[in-house]
Amino acid sequence: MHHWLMKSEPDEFSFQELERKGKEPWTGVRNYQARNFMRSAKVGDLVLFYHSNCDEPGIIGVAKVSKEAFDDPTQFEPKSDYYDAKSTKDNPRWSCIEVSFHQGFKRLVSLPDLRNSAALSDMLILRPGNRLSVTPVTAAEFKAIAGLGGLKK
DNA sequence: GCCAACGTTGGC
DNA sequence: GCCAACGTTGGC
Repeated sequence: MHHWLMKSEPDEFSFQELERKGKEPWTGVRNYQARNFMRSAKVGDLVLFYHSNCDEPGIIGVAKVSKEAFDDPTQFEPKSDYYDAKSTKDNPRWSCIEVSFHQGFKRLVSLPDLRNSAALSDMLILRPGNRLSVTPVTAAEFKAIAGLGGLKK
């Protein structure tokens, strides 16, 4: 089992919205590295949900992979922001996964919290200039972050 | 709104 | 295949 971290701008799609809807297809990823990470995700993998580009950036809870990679339908929709004219149904470029709500944290694990934790010093998300919206997280990192956030039960 | 750090594109 | 120009991300 792998662990992941996925970023979302709460103005676009928040963790609260995921809780309300229950599940969501993670479409619109247009970065090859992030795509490849999604392609290696398995059903049941846990996902740290990170709110970016907002007042308080940080990890707000945990989602779960509920469908493995499939063709991202938005790449074929000319009206979509994520339309890719170079992608064909015979040879699609972009994949997405479906994620489901799992559990919220008792408290936000903020970006400063992450930076202050010695156990998290190697996290990809903390590296300068890292803009990947999907990154792998080690089991130890996941455990440390869940400890800081405190899972609701 | 600024800007650093990237990824992508396209001319050559 | 190089690399300059451009676009995007995301913290501050």
